[in-house]
Amino acid sequence: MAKSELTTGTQAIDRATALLTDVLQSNSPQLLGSLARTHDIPKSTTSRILGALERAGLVQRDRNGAFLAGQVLTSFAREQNQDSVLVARMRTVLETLSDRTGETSNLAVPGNGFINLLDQVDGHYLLGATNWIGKRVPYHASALGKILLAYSAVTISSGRLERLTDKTITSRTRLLEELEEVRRRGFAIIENELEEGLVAVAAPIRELDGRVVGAISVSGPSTRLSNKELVRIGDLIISEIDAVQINRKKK
Amino acid sequence: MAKSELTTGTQAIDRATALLTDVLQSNSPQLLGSLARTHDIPKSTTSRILGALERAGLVQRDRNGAFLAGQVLTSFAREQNQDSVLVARMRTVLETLSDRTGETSNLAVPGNGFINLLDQVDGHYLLGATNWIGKRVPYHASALGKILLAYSAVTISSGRLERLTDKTITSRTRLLEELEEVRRRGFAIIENELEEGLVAVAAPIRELDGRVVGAISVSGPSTRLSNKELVRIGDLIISEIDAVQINRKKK
DNA sequence: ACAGGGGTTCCATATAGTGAAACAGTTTCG
DNA sequence: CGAAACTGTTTCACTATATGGAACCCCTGT
Repeated sequence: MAKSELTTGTQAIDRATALLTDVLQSNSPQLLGSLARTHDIPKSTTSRILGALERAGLVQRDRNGAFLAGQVLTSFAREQNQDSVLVARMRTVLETLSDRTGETSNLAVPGNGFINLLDQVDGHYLLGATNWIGKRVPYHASALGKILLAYSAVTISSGRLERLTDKTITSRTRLLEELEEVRRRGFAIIENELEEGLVAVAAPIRELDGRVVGAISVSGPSTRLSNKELVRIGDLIISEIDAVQINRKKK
Repeated sequence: MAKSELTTGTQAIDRATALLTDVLQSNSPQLLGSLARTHDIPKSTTSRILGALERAGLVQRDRNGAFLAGQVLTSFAREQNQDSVLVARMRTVLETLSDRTGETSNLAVPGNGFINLLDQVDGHYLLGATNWIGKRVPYHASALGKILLAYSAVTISSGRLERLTDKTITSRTRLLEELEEVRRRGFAIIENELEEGLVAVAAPIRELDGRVVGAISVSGPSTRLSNKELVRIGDLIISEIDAVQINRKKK
């Protein structure tokens, strides 16, 4: 039309996607007329496009006729973030890690004030981490939590940093330094910060776009896991997570 | 073309939405060729359409060039399910309920083995529920939990039903009957099943498509809340939730 | 070097999308 | 009330726009 610069060959689809994106990104339902106006598309055309999107279940109308995300997208959203998807995807990683190290491995995601432990695979040692699932583990004193903090999956809580052992990091500036170190290394380590004698190492789980959505850790007694050992395991966790990412390398 | 029956006037968009839906609903990334084949669209056209969707950020490619949900949709998914959205949307309901009843009201969503309490507004009585947020409340012994079970927001755990008081429902068949009753009434009640002297009533929060995603409860001491009173409050919760749903009634 | 697999670009063609205008409901307000 | 001012939908003549076969450009494996 008037403003065409380079022929895209997809005017209709471009308009449809623009409308759809708008509907998804605004938090309040959008009226057809308003959409038509902001996108500079005639009402008739807008009506036809939105009708098609509605038929496809990508948008739906509320009682006022205003548009919001449709069935297909809300159930997609549900699936996506359901923790079970992450658990399923990472199960083999936990199993491999526990198998290779003999220690307990855990999967966690951001939770409300505390990390949310979703899954655990125990190692073969008799002395090891007990069942953590459901436990209220604070961010600043766990390897998993440090990962989630370091990569901004959560923001540091405003309250006081609770002291759990005499090694626990309770100074905010000290914690920020530690997080910087975590980002530099790519994994996080705790030694006696959560509980005397307990050490752990954790690495991030990333989405395709780089966003960190969770973390995986291996933990055990300090008598078995030296710092050197933890570093080695840190790299192992990273490579194991990478191995199951959606996109495989060449060969 | 050949098979046209009724002229829709949106061939391009229909094709685009079909491809998009397919990409979203399959769990493994889809290759262009495969999509072209299953949808019976020439490769060239498929390429153009997917290119447009990619430009819009609705799909993206992994290292192999296979298509999966794009930026726009994953961040939409993220926003959608973030508990904070639900908390924000329901805050006024909790406030109204606590104001009208004088009792404590709570918001919960499904959690791992236990209900996940997200928000709480206290009533004006001195004797009342303490802070529940973070507490590990089981499904079968709470009003909130019964709602989540009754409307299949979670499935009944496989383990034993823990006895918390002598009123707690510990028989599976008895629980199923109770859930049937909950669905019939539209709200759930507990009386002394979680803790002696504690009673509560809860109702479901639904998405536009009817799916139950959470529940809201009002709870207090049995000495103040008769069964009759609980029923009245049950209806109140339902109407208050309804009042803030995205789609307002006419006037 | 080549066969076979991905995907993209070209371009003549006519189909499919377009939008002004007319139509059909609501709500508002004088 | 009835007219005015909103909504959104339907129609239809027109041509701009999407179409798809063929050519083309990677790769990777043999």
